[in-house]
Amino acid sequence: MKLSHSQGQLQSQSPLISAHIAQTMSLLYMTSAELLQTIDVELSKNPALEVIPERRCPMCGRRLPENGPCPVCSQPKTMEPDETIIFVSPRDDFYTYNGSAGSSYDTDRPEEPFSSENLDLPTYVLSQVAPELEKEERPLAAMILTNLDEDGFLAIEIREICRFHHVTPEKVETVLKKIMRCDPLGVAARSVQEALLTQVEFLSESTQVPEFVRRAISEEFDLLSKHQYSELAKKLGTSIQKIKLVSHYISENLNPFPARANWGNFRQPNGNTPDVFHQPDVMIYYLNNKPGNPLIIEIITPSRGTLRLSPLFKKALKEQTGEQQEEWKKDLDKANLLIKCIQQRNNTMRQLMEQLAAIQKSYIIQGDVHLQSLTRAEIADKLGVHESTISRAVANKTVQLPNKKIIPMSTFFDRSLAVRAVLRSIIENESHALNDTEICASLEERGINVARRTVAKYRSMEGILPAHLRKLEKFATA
DNA sequence: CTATGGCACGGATT
DNA sequence: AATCCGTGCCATAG
Repeated sequence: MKLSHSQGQLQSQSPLISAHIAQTMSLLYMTSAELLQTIDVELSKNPALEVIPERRCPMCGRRLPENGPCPVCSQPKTMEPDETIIFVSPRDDFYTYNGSAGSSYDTDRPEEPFSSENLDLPTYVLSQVAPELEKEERPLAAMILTNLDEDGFLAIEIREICRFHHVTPEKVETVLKKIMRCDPLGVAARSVQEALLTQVEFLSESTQVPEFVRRAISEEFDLLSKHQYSELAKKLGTSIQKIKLVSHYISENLNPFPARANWGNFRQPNGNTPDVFHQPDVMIYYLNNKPGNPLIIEIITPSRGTLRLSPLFKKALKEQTGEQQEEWKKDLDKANLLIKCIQQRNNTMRQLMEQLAAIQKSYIIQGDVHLQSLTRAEIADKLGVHESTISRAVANKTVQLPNKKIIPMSTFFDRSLAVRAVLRSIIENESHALNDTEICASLEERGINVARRTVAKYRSMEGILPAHLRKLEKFATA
């Protein structure tokens, strides 16, 4: 969609350069998943573009970049542990996880993000529910789990399961409920809405969920997904500010697409829920997944192989004449432009990640508390690009950290994350329920100066109850 | 009276 | 120019 917009400009008003800029900007703004779509569309209607099949590294099975050797295996053996390998990695397999039973990732790619448990999704889930299932429920569970789509949603109707196994819908629902409470929380839900609700349900058992979250999802999901906060506030009879908190909470703690995120992390005992998002645009992990090894940063550029101008098309172009040639020439230019723009996008993303990795390395390795304060403008300055370039490059993108959490890239610029992390630890270790003023003082001892009012805000962001309520909750039985 | 949440303002950031 | 964020002031609940 976005692309056709800039194409319009290309044809009419174009000095090529302005089209180039327009398209570069819009590409930069896209997430990897969106870019993949765009490329597919373009491939299907532009004969000048072609894909040459992927090449894989014989050592590690990783897809190779356009030219040159494998960015990981070709590194000298004597790398210092604090070095970082950073490269643009063309791949699309990552986005087409097939959840049906028996399928698995290529076995020659040991570092697949999802295979950390060496299980595929259905097996992984089944291993969790199995103990809770009655004998006659098992075939139902099996059928459900083998019919998940790539996002982890149930891809068949309940009645089909009923018909197949000759059972009542209630039976199926029961099993489904059990499954949805398994680790990618909300897996096998029938909609985003149902998945989110399941997660809220689960979280509210162990942690405090801000009010209106549940109602916003169950009653006004339309408005919520369209980010129509003012409207939403009106309908629920509350303020916009509250709704903002709600939306913040949802994006921080819930995951609309169960199967896309990291499994294995969601259930943590003390309500310390990791942020969960969908497919990452950048992956960061240790070489061979061994902590302490150099970091590897893969910037995912989606493609089903390497994109290039078709030599056959070029040849054919020369033999054409007149109008037809004009027509084809346009296609060729367009294709050429797209390729250039993608390269530029990759280049920008690489530079950006280089900076981020350098500055936020301790955050990446050691977690929230070590996040350095940083603004997009600073990065822009270092790279000598306009700040809006960085904004676009960061917007809507996600990064997978070595601990398998997937976070929005904007987290690298979050001014309050580190403080909130300290606040959390203060409250975890408190010996009596500290009120906001005391928390404020405690933070000050650690060299953090924030207003009492701000403490209250952070607290509610973290879904932590106020002191007088915590007193009851935490210390009641003691 | 104290602790907390709502609202609104201003400065920083995008 | 629009948005986000921290903060101060005030109302209110306990």
